[in-house]
Amino acid sequence: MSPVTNAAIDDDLWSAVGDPTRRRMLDLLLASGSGTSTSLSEQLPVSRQAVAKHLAVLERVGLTRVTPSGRERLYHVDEAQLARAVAQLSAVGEAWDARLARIKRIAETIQRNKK
Amino acid sequence: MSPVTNAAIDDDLWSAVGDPTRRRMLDLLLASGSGTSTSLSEQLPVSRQAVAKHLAVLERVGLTRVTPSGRERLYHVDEAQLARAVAQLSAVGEAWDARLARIKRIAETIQRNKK
DNA sequence: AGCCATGCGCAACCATTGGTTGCACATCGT
DNA sequence: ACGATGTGCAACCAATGGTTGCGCATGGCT
Repeated sequence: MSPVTNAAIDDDLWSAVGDPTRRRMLDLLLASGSGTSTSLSEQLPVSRQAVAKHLAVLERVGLTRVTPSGRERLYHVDEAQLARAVAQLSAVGEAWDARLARIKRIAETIQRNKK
Repeated sequence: MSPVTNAAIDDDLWSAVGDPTRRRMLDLLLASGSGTSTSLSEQLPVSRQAVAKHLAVLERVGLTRVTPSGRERLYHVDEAQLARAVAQLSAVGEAWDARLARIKRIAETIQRNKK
């Protein structure tokens, strides 16, 4: 079954979602449907510029898309891509779970054998 | 249900597991049971010192523990803590899934109403 | 016993990244 | 027309993931 993690393939998605600030931004965007760098920064402990950089990262990996509207730039989550990211997380989690289960099973076998 | 992610509480665990090299190190440790900075670096594209730093990070958050044996320092995964980390990942994934499902449901409702 | 090889830690250094502040520019509302 | 608001750009800073080089301790082999 190939290496446990999907290796280099989606490190970009992982590292995008790996940052706590970006995770919270995604939460906020999911909760309110959309937001701008300014509106998000008001709900976060970081500056508008920091938020803007994060939005650039999220956009680069396709997790968000932007709709310029007047002088505002309205961001919203790309649901399909987020679903993909969730799948990645699940995959890694399940792989580790499987490893842990296997280890446990082996440990029990040893236990049994040395009876 | 509190904010979607578990907020600041376990950012440490997340960021430990967020690094691709560290994820692969965990994979390797799970696969072979244990390893040293040297043995791991041989199976990774980074130097022994880089691996050593990562091991320090993993040890700090409790994901690995170390057993000095002669001149070697043998690391192995702390299964309980890794299970905790997996739970974190699942939690975030499930929360996002729920959000996405809710969005979809709302979208369908709107669709239905404007019949 | 003595010696060389092996495994590790420490320090200096570099690039990237997440954060800041300050400023310039565009757009919207009165 | 003008001020307030929303963005973008640039300079700068600290932390982090990476490197190389060196010194030290321990273990195995003659």
